[in-house]
Amino acid sequence: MPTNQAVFGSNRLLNLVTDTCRKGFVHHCELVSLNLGDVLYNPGDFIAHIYFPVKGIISWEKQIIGSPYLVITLIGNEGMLSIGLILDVNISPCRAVVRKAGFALRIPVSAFVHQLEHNPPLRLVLKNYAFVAYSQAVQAAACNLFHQLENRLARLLLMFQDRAKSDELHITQELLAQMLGVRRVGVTKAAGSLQRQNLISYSRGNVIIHDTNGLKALSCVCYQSDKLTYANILHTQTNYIADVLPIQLPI
Amino acid sequence: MPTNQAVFGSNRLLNLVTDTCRKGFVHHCELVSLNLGDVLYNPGDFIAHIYFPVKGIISWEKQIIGSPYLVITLIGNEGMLSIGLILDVNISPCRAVVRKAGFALRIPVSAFVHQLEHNPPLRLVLKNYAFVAYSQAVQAAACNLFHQLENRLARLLLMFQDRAKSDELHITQELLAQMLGVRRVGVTKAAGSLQRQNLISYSRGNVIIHDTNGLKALSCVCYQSDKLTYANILHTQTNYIADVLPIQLPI
DNA sequence: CTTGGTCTGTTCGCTACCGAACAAAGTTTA
DNA sequence: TAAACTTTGTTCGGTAGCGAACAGACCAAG
Repeated sequence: MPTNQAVFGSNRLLNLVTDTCRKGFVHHCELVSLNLGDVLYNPGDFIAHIYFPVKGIISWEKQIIGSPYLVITLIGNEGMLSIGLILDVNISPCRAVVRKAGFALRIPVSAFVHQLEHNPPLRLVLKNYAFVAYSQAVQAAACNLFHQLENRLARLLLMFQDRAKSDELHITQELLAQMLGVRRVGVTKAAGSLQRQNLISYSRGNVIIHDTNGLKALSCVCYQSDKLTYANILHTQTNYIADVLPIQLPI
Repeated sequence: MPTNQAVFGSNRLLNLVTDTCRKGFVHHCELVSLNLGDVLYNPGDFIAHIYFPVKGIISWEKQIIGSPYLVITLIGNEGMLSIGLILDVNISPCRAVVRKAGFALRIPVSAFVHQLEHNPPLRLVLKNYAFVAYSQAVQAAACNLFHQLENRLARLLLMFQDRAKSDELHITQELLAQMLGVRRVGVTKAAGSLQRQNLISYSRGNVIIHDTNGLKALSCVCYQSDKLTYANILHTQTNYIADVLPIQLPI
């Protein structure tokens, strides 16, 4: 397990504020490991801790009665969870499950709320991130209605790739099906199609992405759209902060 | 056109704060009419005004490239739009179209931001409302994937009924189809089914709801779910405010 | 090596919705 | 009254994904 110091600056949201701001915040955080399958929140849970992943992937899943869970988004070190507290609500609307092991900076709600109040640059970043999360939920609503499984699968794989920072994903078709809200058979067909197009290959829970650009071309526009939203909103923000507090920009 | 005074207290969100808080806020508002078909925002627009409907219905619609617009939610006097500014983002992610004429209290962004900063009880309510909007977008994402047209139509009609405060809705099947993101033929079939079950009747753009409870039974759980979310989050909130600032609760 | 478990492939009939096209009924305008 | 338009009804073939069931391939443990 790395130290707080070692992961300092490994979460892209926290990176958007000055070293000083970030230092004050991270001081209240504890570094915890994210183990595959860990459930960080269940729907309706009162939230005790806020997580800023530095490595690993968490899926953010909605369940409606009578239907299986469905992934709304994946969260890696570009994000945090959950946004509720930013809006003064300490109930989780979704389930959060670790889908790739890693680490996260974890802060208790009380300290988080205090930081929100006394750390304006961080508050700004997090509010903006909450907006991004909202936009992506709206995007998902339309995507789920209009786009076909093969394209949605391509999108999901790309989202995994981005957050895993690797072309090799450890994930079965069964799990992909659950996340996409479809049957495993559907994923077998779609994944078979992707493989025949030489975009990916897979066997027994190991997916290898061979042609990222090909996947992008096949994925629905929602993939690029979500990335653009993130970049636009949080980059604009970075510039804004730069005006107020002269900081060196992160990578 | 009624006066500011006459509609004072006609928006349920503004009603959640004390008379004093509300008065200070409404003082900066202008009462504007919402005419059928008016487009208040287009996606990507910079936001100049924030709206608090007191009468009428606005649809909040997402478009993704290559697909038609799709309604994410309807907004009446229980809500406001858009939530972006609450998160310090003044870009609209969606289109907002007046679907039933009425009135709204409109406030310029500058005044709104100032109020947010200096009116903590209102800020709290609006942040909570933003959370509700987020939860409902997440709900819509799952609903659009899992639920069938007939159930989604029933839900949409109930949402109209609630906000119109009337059993008679002026809306064609063509428009319903656009809002649901399906073909008009699909709505004809679904609406025909509802009519055969004596839940509604309609002719040439006039829908009459005969059996609200029947519609509720047929609508997907998302209808009740959304209402519960709204009630829980904003009611909890009301109590919370009551602890801080002793106020008389609204209806 | 065998057994049992996990993962992937395939098939069957079925349903919801699609796109396109046209018909019929009601409403407004001339 | 006739013509133009809007709204609703119906039909056609096609497709994406459903539920259920089973077969084969691969892996790990005994």
